[in-house]
Amino acid sequence: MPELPEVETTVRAIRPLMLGKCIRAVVIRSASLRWPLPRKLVRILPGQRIQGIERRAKYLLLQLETGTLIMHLGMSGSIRVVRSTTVPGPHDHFELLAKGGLSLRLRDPRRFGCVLWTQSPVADHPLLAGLGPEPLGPQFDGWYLFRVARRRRAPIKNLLMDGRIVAGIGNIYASEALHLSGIHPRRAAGRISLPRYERLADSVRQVLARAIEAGGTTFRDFVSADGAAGRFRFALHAYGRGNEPCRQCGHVIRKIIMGQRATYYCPGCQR
DNA sequence: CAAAGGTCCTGCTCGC
DNA sequence: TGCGAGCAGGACCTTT
Repeated sequence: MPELPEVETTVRAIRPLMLGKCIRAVVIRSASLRWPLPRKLVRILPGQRIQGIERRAKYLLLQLETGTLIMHLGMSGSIRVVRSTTVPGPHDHFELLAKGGLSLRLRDPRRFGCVLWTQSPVADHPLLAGLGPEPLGPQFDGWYLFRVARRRRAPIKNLLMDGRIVAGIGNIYASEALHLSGIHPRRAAGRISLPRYERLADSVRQVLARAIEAGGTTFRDFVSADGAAGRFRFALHAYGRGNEPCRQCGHVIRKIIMGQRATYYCPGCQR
């Protein structure tokens, strides 16, 4: 699904089209997402202007006049901006119709995503309050990782994917960052040196930044707001490359399962 | 039938 | 022994 770069790609695509637009109507075609989609949005949102479009972790935040719409794409979600007259697909659950003829549509076949509404400061919302720093922000660096990893026996990959530690790194980019920094995904987080954590933090930032430049990674469902697939798939070094040679050292990339999640690494250059 | 990119929640384990 | 943090696994759902 959409990890941080895919949500960022979506935000950047939506922003120039929808920022400042006034909402004309709201359509809920299916309210049964991860949590019930609040029906009152149909009543509350029309007449409100979209004042901000931001991302926090993998959450997409639409700042309106009286509150914030919190959206998550789950495993299979995507958001498109289309002409309001476009015929909706079977999994287009939620739609914001703007004045001027454009619509923002949420499509989510697996329905692991959500649309929530809060009138409080959005950072205080229970889903966001416990999140760790943004990996592309100033608080995230090698020292931070080293410090929070002390005495932890869980594998480093699990730590990277824990949103309370660092926000928004998903399964693909955890594998990629570990490959780039030469760290084995199963290595206990508490047994990695500070210099290696510096390198890992750099790798995380580099992989995410490059993926954003490429418009994200598309494996099956993800498309940006204009319907385009992400191109970072072709730049992946580990994820999805089981039995293929490492681009770095030539060893065969291995696929293992960690916590029921596919994990790819190179036995040659990752220790 | 297995697997798919997320993450919340529950209950267990381990170390202090 | 008891407590809490950390950790593993299940749950959610549809499509290929």
